[in-house]
Amino acid sequence: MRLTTRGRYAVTAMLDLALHGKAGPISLAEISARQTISLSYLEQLFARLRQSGLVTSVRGPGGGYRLGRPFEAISVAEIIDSVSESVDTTNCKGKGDCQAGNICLTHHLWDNLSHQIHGFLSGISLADLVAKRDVQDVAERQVKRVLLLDDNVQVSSC
Amino acid sequence: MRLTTRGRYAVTAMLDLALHGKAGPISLAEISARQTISLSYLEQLFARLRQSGLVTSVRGPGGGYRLGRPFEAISVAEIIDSVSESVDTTNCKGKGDCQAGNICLTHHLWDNLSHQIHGFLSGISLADLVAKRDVQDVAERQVKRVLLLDDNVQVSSC
DNA sequence: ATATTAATTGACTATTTTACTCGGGTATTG
DNA sequence: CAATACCCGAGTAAAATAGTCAATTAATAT
Repeated sequence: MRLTTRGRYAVTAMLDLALHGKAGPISLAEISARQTISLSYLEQLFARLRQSGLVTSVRGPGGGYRLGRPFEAISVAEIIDSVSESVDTTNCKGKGDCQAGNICLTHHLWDNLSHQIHGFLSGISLADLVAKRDVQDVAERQVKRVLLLDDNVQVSSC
Repeated sequence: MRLTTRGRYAVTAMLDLALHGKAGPISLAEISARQTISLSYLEQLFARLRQSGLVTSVRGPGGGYRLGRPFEAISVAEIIDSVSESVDTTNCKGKGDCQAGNICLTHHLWDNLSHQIHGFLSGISLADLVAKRDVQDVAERQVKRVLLLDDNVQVSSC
């Protein structure tokens, strides 16, 4: 999971779609104008989003993009994952043959951390973002799903 | 808040420090060898970490780096923030003069999301990462501090 | 039918960031 | 004083980002 401006653009564009696309499909030109994101750049992003099924396309005049699912069912994590490459966080390229046959902890560590963030963003949907209500007062439960580490804690060079 | 390999390197190095630095200061050469991170690159990262007070340095033979605080008091968020630039997520460069005097929502949106992630990673300390115990079974409360959005929801081009 | 709209595809490019290297310092210990 | 190890700045190859440009295809409206 990566967290860059690329993902931010995608989330912003998808939110625009969620807000304005109730009636019919909306074109990238509209989104481009509203969000001041380059049209060609949007095209690249939406190519990915379409492949992931997060949006569907309608060609021709009056066409554009539609959300592929109800906006409660689209998470921020999915959007970000869709437009950004997944990185290989291991040095041993997933082989786990780094230190005397033991798979390295370094990898597990970040992998777990990454999963935490991913799980967190999976819990936030487009619907949540659209929701008007100020839920600041709502009881906010602080997360702390503690990371699962191996018993044999030892940071090895993977 | 950015999430790249740069931050991963920093967290890994700090974890190494937390694990092996109980007795005395440990040198970057040691960390470099254990984690297979380039020495010069570590120097750059630790320059930042030192400026942030996350580590203290001891010069001369037998010297190296020490954690600046007890490891329960050092969060993953701090480490990542320390080594990565903070990005300006606004198009209007923080002026908020984008749409008829109204500050744009696009900015607020990502800003809030970013705060969520930040708050989440602030809750994870080096001590948590070091902890051996498999706490998988511990009741894991799923987070959902819903985002605080303005009443006037409208994605403007900021 | 034809013109227009708008998605679709691919190739190409400038800028920035990442992940380093290299070379010289400076402080501290034995 | 010599070895160690932090400190600092400049430079650099490769990758990712954030685009541009041009051409094609499909659907709709006239």
